[in-house]
Amino acid sequence: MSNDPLGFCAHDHASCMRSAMKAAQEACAARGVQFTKVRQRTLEILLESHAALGAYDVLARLNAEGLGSKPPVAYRALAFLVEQGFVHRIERLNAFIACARPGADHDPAFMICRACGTVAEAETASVGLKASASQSGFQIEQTVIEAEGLCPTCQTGAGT
Amino acid sequence: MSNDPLGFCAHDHASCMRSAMKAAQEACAARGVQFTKVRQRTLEILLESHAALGAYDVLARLNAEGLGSKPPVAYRALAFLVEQGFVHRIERLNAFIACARPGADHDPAFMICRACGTVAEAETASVGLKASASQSGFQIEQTVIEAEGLCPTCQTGAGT
DNA sequence: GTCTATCCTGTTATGTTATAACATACTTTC
DNA sequence: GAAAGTATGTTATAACATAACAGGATAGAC
Repeated sequence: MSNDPLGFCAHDHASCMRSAMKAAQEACAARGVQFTKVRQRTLEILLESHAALGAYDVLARLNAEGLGSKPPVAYRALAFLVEQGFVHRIERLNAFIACARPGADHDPAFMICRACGTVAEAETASVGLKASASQSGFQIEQTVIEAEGLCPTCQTGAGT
Repeated sequence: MSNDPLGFCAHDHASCMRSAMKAAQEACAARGVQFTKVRQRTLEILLESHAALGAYDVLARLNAEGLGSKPPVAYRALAFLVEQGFVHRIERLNAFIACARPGADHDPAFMICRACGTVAEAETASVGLKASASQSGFQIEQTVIEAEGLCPTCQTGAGT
């Protein structure tokens, strides 16, 4: 069960959020980095859905709460959260999503529903990439694995 | 040999370009689509290196040759070439690269050297993605597989 | 060969995503 | 409470991308 991609599955989202915030809180304390108001709120905003949000969407939310109105505020908070592994950037969408498994160091893979925008995170079932790479002597530092398509719900005709 | 990623390997680049142009030419004829001057030149520009070029880089080159100076000209040509499978978009870089194996319908994977910018194309050694996806009922339409790191040359300290 | 439909290109204008650079404020340490 | 380091606020602009419409080339019908 622990390896199911979240996002396409019903789950207790409130507890999902709470535990993610707690994990982030503790990780920051352990690492001696500041989990400031803007950073907390940015993470909460992303945790509220399993969809990816653009930096400017996040910024609009922050701004509505008086937490910053200029792009660098959002980009800095997002960069921090990505650095700490609490958030992933979805290259395909130029957008950000809360990590479904914070704490675990991992190479995530994403499934992006083009109809409803839901993004599910899975483990990189580590790709033949590694093999191809080492074969040619390439030293991988970071991977981007994103699949776009239709989630189970949207396949049934619910997708517009 | 035919499965080695190009880009990190020495090869006869002139013949590499010529055969790619010929393949594109023929594919367009076969499909009844027009391989116009702008499209040809755009593909040639991308074929000149195994690095990815931004749309505005391509545009600058086109403009220098009097082939169009406004963004839509470049974006349209690039969109056409991507549609026809002659060019791939590298999401990580917001940039474009000529396909190393035009003609073959494929899910490419890329290795991006962060030092020298060279991008090598490999086959998607078709990923555990497919497995994860079908397990959760997700229907994949398109994949983005990009690894960033250091190419063999740049690992040896040659990379600036 | 010329008409017509289609496709391609040119251009204006604007939208979206992202960062450099500098000023100010907070927090931690001593 | 002063110094050092870290975070935020703000201005300005860079980089990437597309909508919408006008004009020109091309290809197929006749």
